[in-house]
Amino acid sequence: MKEKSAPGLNFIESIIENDLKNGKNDGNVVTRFPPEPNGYIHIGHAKSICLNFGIAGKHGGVCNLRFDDTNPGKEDVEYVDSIKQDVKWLGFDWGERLYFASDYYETLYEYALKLIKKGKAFVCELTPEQIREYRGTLTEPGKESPFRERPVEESVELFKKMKSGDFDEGSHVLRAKIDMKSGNLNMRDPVIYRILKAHHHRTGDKWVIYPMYDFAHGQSDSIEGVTHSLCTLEFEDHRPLYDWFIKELEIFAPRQIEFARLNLNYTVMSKRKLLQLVEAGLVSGWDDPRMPTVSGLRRRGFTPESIRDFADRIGVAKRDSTVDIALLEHCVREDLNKRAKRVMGVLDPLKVVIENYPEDKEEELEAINNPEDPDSGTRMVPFSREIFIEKDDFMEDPPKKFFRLSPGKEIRLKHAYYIKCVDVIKDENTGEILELRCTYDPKTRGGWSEDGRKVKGTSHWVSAKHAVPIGVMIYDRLFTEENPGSSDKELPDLVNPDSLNVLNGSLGEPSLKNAKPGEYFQFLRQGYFCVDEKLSSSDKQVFNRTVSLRDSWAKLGKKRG
RNA sequence: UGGGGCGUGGCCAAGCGGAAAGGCAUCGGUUUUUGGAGCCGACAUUCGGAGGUUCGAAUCCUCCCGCCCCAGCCA
Repeated sequence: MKEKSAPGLNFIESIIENDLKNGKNDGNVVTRFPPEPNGYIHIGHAKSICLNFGIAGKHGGVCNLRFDDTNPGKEDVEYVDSIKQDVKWLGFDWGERLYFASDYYETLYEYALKLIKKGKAFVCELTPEQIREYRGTLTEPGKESPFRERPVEESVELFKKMKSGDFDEGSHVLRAKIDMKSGNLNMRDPVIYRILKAHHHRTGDKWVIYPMYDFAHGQSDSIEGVTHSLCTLEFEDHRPLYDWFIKELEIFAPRQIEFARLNLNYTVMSKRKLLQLVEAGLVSGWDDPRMPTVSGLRRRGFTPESIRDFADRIGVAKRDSTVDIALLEHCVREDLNKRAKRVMGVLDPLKVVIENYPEDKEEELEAINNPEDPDSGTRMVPFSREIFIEKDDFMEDPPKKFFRLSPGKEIRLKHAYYIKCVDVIKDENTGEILELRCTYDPKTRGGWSEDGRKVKGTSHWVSAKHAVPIGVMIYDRLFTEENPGSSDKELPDLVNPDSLNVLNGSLGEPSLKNAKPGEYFQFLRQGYFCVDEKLSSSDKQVFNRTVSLRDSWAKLGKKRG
């Protein structure tokens, strides 16, 4: 059915507003985020989290956090812990409503019994292979199991024996009795309980039979009173099954609404592939800053605000789509521009000696912390005769439109003085530029000139004797192909060999010594950085580059070829 | 040859019978002690295609084309 919507609402909100208007659920809105604890969550999950918690919040409802833990073999507390941490970090609060499908095992078992007694489920002794054969194909109907019409009492007995551990794994399953000829394969007498003699991370060894996801998810929603069950497109043809269970069980009926999952270019979103990256050592772990996992993004320096903003901007719809990673980058830049403290760090240092600056003179220059934030104040930065500037900020033989330093040219040192390059010292053999000799104009202290003389370029710098060595990690997209998920190549061959560039010779202004994890920085003219807690040590801070600044000079270079 | 979905600019996405919002990207200009940020402007005569209904269609109807999902005792 088509629902009218107010502008600015996505189609799901429109449906909910309509339900509210029609007085459904007594005006309540209950949603839930239902991860399986079998891996770390990624930005695609973040979309779902923002959607579910966002909608509940917007309509005066609540959102539960429920773990759909129905497959003990693949699940682990490590994952439930990381997921809880990530949801919290994203800024959402499930209050007291932390649930697990395993909380409902007893109820689900009773539900199954009810179905059997109604003649709507039966214990089947076909082998897994036989069940597959009997299922039919996409174009041919399936065949009914020979056990389908066995007496209700027999199924009840058998199911109880399954539960008490009398049978081996794979020997018996409980199946719903629906329609082997349905065009929807989910309705062809689906398995709803199987024997799994596995240790469960929460129920231990109490159970040897476990409900299938399809027999747990919808009922869990129902038990929790979830009014709107939001899930991804691939569950669209499971909906008739869920509705069937709800109807036969005569329990509260949530409304399921499906939306398209998030795809991002130059990365992968499938848990299987992310796991493969981790296990093959292609990345350092789930929280490698190149990973699209929430933990990876956090370590990379993304803010929760920027991720929520991103989720807002990509919208919610049913069409398969791939969002440009540039949008995510735009969201962090916008957020960090307002809040990141500006500091100076020289990634690839080139020594500069200011010949007319007194040998032992030192001075402290005032530097503004963030021009975008008037409340951020200033700090003092030491200056002396020998400094380092960025190697890229000098060219001996510059092309047109190069506004930086070159022989005879004058630039401004941010917060400091104008300097002019008077000599270039090179290695006699290699020709490599070792050092620049410059002069400064004492009348330009602070970076202003009284005579109104203009300089085109401004460079960042650090004082040689005051600078602190820092480690810098420069990241680039993890994959070389825009859509690695649909490539024929193997994952290892798709990984961008330049996705990680470790810089060891970088120097930072002294204040960086006290940089703390969780602080956001902008290294002037370069990008946004944060302290990597894992890589930093007491004697050397290591910074991750979250994202570069937009760079119109680099863009010109690309145009030039 | 079954069932379920989806097709609006390079990428997302509004639109719900009165005549193409917005964001990102891109390209100009302006401003600037970050070639950053900001500001201003440009960017679909057209909505997968073809017919039809209508005074009027991206919106309704018909047919066609394309893409995605489903044959786990995974979720």
